[in-house]
Amino acid sequence: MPPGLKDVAARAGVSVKTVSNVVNGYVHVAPDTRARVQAAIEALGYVPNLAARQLRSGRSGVIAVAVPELQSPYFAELAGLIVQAAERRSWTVLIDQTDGQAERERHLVAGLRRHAIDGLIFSPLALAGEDLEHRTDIPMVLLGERVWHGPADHVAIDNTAGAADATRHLCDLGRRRIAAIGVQDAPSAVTAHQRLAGYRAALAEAGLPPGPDIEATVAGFHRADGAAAMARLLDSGDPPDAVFCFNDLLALGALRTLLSRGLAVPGDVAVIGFDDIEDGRFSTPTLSTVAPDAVRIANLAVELLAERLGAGAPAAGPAREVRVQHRLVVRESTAG
Amino acid sequence: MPPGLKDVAARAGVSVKTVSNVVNGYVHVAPDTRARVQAAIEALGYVPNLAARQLRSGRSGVIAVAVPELQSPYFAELAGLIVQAAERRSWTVLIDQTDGQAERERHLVAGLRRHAIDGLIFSPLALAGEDLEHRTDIPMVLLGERVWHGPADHVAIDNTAGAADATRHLCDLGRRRIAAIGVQDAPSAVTAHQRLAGYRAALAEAGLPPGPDIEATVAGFHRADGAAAMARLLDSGDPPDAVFCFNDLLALGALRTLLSRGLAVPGDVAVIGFDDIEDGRFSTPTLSTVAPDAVRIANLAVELLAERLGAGAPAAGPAREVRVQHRLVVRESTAG
DNA sequence: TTGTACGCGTTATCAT
DNA sequence: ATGATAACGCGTACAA
Repeated sequence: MPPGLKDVAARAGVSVKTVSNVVNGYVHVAPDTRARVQAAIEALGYVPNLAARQLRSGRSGVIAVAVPELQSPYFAELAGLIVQAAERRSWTVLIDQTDGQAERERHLVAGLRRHAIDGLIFSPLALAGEDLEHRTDIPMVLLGERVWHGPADHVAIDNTAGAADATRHLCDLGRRRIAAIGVQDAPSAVTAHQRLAGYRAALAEAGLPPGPDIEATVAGFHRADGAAAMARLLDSGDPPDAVFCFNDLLALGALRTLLSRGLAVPGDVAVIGFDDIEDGRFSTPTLSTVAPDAVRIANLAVELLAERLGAGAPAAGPAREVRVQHRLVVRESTAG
Repeated sequence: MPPGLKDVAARAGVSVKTVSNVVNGYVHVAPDTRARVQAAIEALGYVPNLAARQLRSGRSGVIAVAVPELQSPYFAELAGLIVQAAERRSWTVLIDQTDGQAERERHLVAGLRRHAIDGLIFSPLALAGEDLEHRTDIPMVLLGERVWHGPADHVAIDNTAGAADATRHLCDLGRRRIAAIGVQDAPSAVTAHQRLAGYRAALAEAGLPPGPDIEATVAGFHRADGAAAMARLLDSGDPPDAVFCFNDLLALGALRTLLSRGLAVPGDVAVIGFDDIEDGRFSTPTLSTVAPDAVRIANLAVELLAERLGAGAPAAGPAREVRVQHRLVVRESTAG
C-alpha cells in the first residue's frame, strides 16, 4: 500500500492539510514546516494519487488525441508532436486510433473515457458534423477543415490552396496532362474533396481540361491504393505526364508502379504528394510534396485546449478557427 | 454535473448498491428490478466514473505502452497492434514515447503515472537492467531481449538467428563481400549487438572474412543513418556486393544512397533489412527483410500482462520468457 | 499558519 | 434480493 497524505502528515507531525499545502505549492507555509514535510515526502516516496485528486477536482491531467491511424506516418508524427507540446504543460496524452470507423469515433467522444480526460484533440475522418453535436461536456479541438459549426475550435491548413500550389507547380513544369490520385466519394471525406477542388482550380487556371479519366478514386490513403490507382491511370490508354497525389503515401505507391513499369520519374511522369512525411525524403526519387507546418499545428492545438481549460478562461467562448501555413517542397520527383 | 449512481438509484427507486450490482453484472438481481434500473441508466445517460472506481478498486483499466519513438514505423505498428489486443480486454492504452532517453524511461517507470496504470509494456532502449530493478510495484512486460534478470516477463524474437538468416541468404546468393550497417557501441544497444553477432556467425559459417571495414556504425536506426553509412562503405575503396542492415529504415536509407549513385540493386549490391515495415513493400526495389511476427508479439505481451493482473494469478511468479517466430521475406532487393 | 471534518462516486461489508 | 454505511485518498470550507 503506497503512502498517502495521512502517512506523510503523521511522519512530519503535521496535519494532512499542511502536507496538501506543501504538495500544491501553497504560499503560506512556515519554512521549517515545509522542510519537515518535504523530508517526510522524500523519505516515504510519496506520490499523489491521481484518482483521488481527480475525484475531488474533476481534472485528470490527461488529454486524448484521436487520429484515424497511427500506422500512417503523418498521424504518427503529429501525435508525437502533440505529446511533446502537452508535456510542456505536464499533461499526459492518451493516444487513440479510430481506424476511421464512425462507430469508434463516436464511442470515443461519448464513451467511458469522457470522465477520464480533460480535453480532446480530434482528427475526424468518418465522423460528420452532426455526430459531434451531442458532445458538449469536454473541450475539443478539431484538426482539419471546419466541417460543422458546433462549439469546437479547430486548426487546419488550407487544403485547397495547398493542392492548387502542387498542381500549379506541375503546370509550371510544362506538363499538360496532369492526373489526380485520391478522389473519394464519401461526403465525409472532406480532405479529399478540398484537395480535389484545389487541383481542379489550378487546372482551370492553366487552361488545362479536367476529366474523370484523370481523376483516380481510392478507397484509402495508403501506398497500395496509390499503386493500384497509378496502374489504372497507365492502363487507360492516354497516360498522364504528371500526377498530384492527395498524400505522400499515395504518391509513394504511385512511384512504385511507375518505376516497376520502367517509366522515368520525373522524365516520363512527374509526381508530387502532400504531407511531407519522412519516407519521401529518402525514396528514389525523393518526393516533392506540400509540407504543412506540423509543429505549429501540434502547438496550436494544445494551446487552444489549454485556453479552454484555463482557470478563468472562456470555456464556452465562440469557436475559433486557426489556419496554419504550408509550403511547397520541390524534390527529385518533379525537378529534373 | 453528470449523473452518479445515487441519481440512478433515486430515479429507479432502489439503493445505490442495487444499481452498482446491475452495472457490474451481479447475478442476484430480480429481473424487474434490473429492468427498472437499466431504464433509469438509459434515461439519465449514466456513465460510471472511472476515477471513483479506481479509487475504490485500485485498478484503472489503463495500461501503458512505452516505445522509443512513434515515428518509427515498426514501433507505430507494434503500438497499434497492442492497442487492438488490449481493446479485446477492454483496457485503455496509454502510449508513451521515451525518445530513447534513459531519463524519460526512468521517470515513466517510477513517476507520477504509476498510480494511474495497472501495467506496463515496455520496449527499453537506453535503459539498462539495473535501472529497472527499483520498480516492483506494477506488473511489466518487456519487449526485446532479456537484458536483466528482475521479475519481469518478456517477449522477444531471436535477433541473432534472424540476423544470421538474413546474412546466410546473402551468402546463398553468391555474394562474397557482405557488409553490415547498424553497429552500435553503447553497451545498452542490445539489439544491435545481437544482430551483429548473428551476422558474424553466418559469415564465419560461410567461410567469409569479417572486418571492421565492412561493419558500419550508426548513431541511430533511421533512414539518414543508413544513407550515410552506405556512403561511407562505398567510399572506402573496396565496396561491398551485399549489405545486411539491422533494420528496414537503415536499409531504405542505404537503398537511397546506392540508387542515387547509379548502382543497381540487387545487381551491384544486394540489400536486406529487418522488421518488415510497410515501406519496404513499396520501395523501389521492394525490400527483402526479416519479418518478426508482430501480431503475436503484441498479443503475447498483453496476454502475459493479463495473467499478472488476473484475480488469482501468480502476480509474483517467476519471470517468463517467450520467443516469437520470425521469417525471411525475399523481395526484389535481393532476388533478381 | 495550521487543523478538523466533510464530500467527491464507487465498491464492499455487513445486515435485513 | 436488497439496503445502509463505511472506506478509498485527496482538496477545501471553516474553525482555531
